[in-house]
Amino acid sequence: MSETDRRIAVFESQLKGAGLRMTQQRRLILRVLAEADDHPDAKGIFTRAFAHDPTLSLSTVYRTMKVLESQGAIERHAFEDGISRYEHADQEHHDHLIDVDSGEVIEFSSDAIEELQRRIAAELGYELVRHRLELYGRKKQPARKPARKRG
Amino acid sequence: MSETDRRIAVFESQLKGAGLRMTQQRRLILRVLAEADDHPDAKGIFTRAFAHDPTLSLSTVYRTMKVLESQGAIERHAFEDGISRYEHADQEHHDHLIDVDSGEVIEFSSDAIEELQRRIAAELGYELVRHRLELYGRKKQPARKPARKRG
DNA sequence: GGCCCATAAGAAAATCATTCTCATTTGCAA
DNA sequence: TTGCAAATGAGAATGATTTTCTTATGGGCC
Ligand SMILES: [Mn+2]
Ligand SMILES: [Mn+2]
Ligand SMILES: [Zn+2]
Ligand SMILES: [Zn+2]
Repeated sequence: MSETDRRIAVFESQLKGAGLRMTQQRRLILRVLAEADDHPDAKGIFTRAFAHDPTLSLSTVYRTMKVLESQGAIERHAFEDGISRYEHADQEHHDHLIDVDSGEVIEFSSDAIEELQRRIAAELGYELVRHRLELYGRKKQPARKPARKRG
Repeated sequence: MSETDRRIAVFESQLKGAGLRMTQQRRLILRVLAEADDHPDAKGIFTRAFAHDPTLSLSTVYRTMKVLESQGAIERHAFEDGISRYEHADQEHHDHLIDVDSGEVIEFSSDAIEELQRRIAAELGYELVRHRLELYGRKKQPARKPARKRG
């Protein structure tokens, strides 16, 4: 069973467990999400799904994302442009670094920073419920010997 | 000279330095921003300013915020609801903790977490350009002796 | 396999923050 | 003062997302 199939099975059981129907559209969207290894927005998911079923509507994508989010099956992120982007929640918690030049999204996780956030909240008298951490960076050039001037 | 007046003077010199005009509307909006000790959105700024000049338009608030942001005079944040909120940049860098029950915004700063973010980016081969860090938390009840059951 | 009907889908209108357009006003340098 | 580029006010436009309304359908039950 492929990773994609396993994710779809998880999605389906989450829906079933909540007493929700497994429609053709949901099945298709689940497949798109399970196959995604990036952070597509609603339009991106719609485009990928529409290729398989040209009767699908964008409303259904939005509705399905809302259902899946409330089931905890996916995570929604809004980076700097404010547009909602989605990824399946079938993975350990991580945060994101966005390449400011290319827009590429790189995932990372750090126990140290997770712990530090909890501690900061605690010092302020709060229990940390969730957080948003996004790093925006520029690729470093690998250090190298300065080239000799030519000519 | 009050802190408010000093902030206004800074704002004005920033505008003048960029060759921009000091209009009545901008003067008013600068005052509202200088006096603010919270994180108002455009409508909030408009409401406060409108009380002093009922000819002001919301478009002008948005335009002015864009100008001020490009001058580095204010900072713009978009917390979970995606609405842009503003604060004057006349203060040291800090991040925010949002009380999930009351919506209250608490400012904090931590050299440790700033450094850790730089290090994480560096380990990924990136130079940190900026970041977004928001903690969402719930007020802790102060630990207390369990009350004896009454009656 | 059909039946029923609450749930879900499609299409299009509505919403809401923000930006843009354009006619009119105004800051400010000369 | 004058001239004019820059700025404003009012309202239209935009774009992501949600809602409305009518029609379609998943899936438990016979
Ligand atoms: Mn991710
Ligand atoms: Mn702040
Ligand atoms: Zn994290
Ligand atoms: Zn910070």
